[in-house]
Amino acid sequence: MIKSINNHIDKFLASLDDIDDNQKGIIKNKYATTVTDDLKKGHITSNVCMITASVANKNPKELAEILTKMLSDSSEFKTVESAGPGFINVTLHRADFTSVVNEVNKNLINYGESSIGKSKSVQIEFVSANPTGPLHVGHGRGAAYGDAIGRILSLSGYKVEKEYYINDAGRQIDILTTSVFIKVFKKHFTDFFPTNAYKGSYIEDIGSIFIDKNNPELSVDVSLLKDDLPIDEEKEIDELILRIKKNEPSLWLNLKDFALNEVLTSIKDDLKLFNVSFDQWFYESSLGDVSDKNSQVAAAINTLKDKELAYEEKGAIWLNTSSSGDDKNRVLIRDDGRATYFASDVAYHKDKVDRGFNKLINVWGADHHGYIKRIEASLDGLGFEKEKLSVQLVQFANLFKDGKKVKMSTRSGDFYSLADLIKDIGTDAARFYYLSKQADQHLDFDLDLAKSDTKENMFYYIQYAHARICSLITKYEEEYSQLPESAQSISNGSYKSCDKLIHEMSKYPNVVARSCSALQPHLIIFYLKDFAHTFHSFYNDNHVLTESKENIDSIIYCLCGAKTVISNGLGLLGIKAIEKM
RNA sequence: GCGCCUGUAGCUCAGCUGGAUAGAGCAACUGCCUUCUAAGCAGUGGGUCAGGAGUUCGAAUCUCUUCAGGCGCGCCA
Repeated sequence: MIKSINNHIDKFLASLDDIDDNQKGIIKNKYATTVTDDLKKGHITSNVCMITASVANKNPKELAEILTKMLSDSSEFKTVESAGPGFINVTLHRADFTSVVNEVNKNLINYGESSIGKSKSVQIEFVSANPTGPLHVGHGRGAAYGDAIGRILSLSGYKVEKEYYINDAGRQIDILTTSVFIKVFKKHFTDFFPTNAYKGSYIEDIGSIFIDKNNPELSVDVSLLKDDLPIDEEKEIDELILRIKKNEPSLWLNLKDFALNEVLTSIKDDLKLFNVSFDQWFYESSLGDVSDKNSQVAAAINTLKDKELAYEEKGAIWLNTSSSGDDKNRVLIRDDGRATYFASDVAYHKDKVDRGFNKLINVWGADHHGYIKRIEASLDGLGFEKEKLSVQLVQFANLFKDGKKVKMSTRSGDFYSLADLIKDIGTDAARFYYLSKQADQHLDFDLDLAKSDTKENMFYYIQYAHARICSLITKYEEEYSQLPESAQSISNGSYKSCDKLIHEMSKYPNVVARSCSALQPHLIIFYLKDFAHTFHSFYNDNHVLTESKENIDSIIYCLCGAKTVISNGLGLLGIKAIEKM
């Protein structure tokens, strides 16, 4: 029906001959015809007259009068009124208003879908945590967010590819390997453990499994490895890495692959538990080494050099990023010939664009925001439209348990992992609360609340509505065996208690669309909260199963739709609606 | 110092590309269970939308500025 009203609005705009086509284009882009926030204002509302007034410097109320008359004359709608500063409020004929119930019941899991994505391909890169240890709760928010926007974009007509970038090439992996190496040979190393090595218990676990499978032995004296290391923490670990690589080359490679694989497996397991899936796992190492002229890293840097954006200074290769607004230029290749993380990332983004995506979304921790300019500059330099890239920042979440802040990590290497969180409150509650606030803002995540059974716990409040509906439907099925296929007394207007619920239902597609264009899943959460409230209120005021058979049929048919809306909404967040509480 | 984010009820937060009397939960107070799940519903009180200026028919929303808080500014990843 919104489409029909917009058709009339098109004619209305066409009839205004003192406004030029350019202005009309602006108006068409800006105005909105939507479901009203409240039934008191009718069913559908449009602000087109106010937009027209501001663009063309006219009187909104006068325009509203004209449009009201046009819409009224069509007799397509029950009533049309101009209201407030110039809104057009349309009340639909009963059958049109209630038709959304049929629509929901017909489309089921597809209710809410749209084609705003126009089948464009979009790649979402998220989590991409260094494979040096298990995922912790800091990664959870990005995981929930990236996965949710993937689902929302898919439903909105985008072709979505979700990717995890594995930093398996840098120093961090060397430190991981070294840490495990020491644990494997802990008898030889006795108490020795470098300050900057990883200390979590998972390191020891990986070491134990490696011993079981390989029963390795050192071919050199351990003192050759650990004696006379530099005192500086950073230099100490770097020197140790070098010595192990040199003295135990095959063991090193073997152990490195093993450790990386173990950690990645644990990451994948956790993500699976968290109901997050990826289409691609991209290995940084596949970009090759800068020393190899045929590698992608070298190719990307050469391209930048050819364009005179990359240059040599103080023995290093720099990228001119400041010309694109960065604070200073950045190093691509260090003076010792090793590539920086940034160089790999430039090559990685070149690869992404070469794969032909229409749109790239990077989900990054908010602490990386200083990095955006840099990567944009490199895309610019490689001749790509930086508008294709959208970086979504995810702020840290502070977790509170027993009223106290949960420490993310400690020196000892112990931390509250994503797996711990899932064990504590479950995947669904965790995802829900991660997504309950705009991603780029600080989130205080109260674990006690997430487990509590009060109304304050929005998650259970919504689930409870779904469970109540399921319970009614089950009871109906026990009595009548077959679910109703229409809502007679609702569509003919003899039963109106569901009207508010129907009105809420009709808002859903627009919520999904907004959530899609803003990349904000939390909009769905707040919608569901309102929707659940509308249902609970209805449930209290109406005793469904003692109504007349005709009314019961209608209500149940309508509630099947309500159930679909809740489970679809939660589904977009990667959360399963529960049928019984 | 520079850059980004935030400031809405006592608390935690919504507020859709500027729009109709600024909303919800918690907390406080008052009602509602012999019938479908009370993890629920209905109601009352509570606001200088951090302060100031501007843009306009119209600002919590946009611009500027002040104040307060958070984060980022490596040849780390």
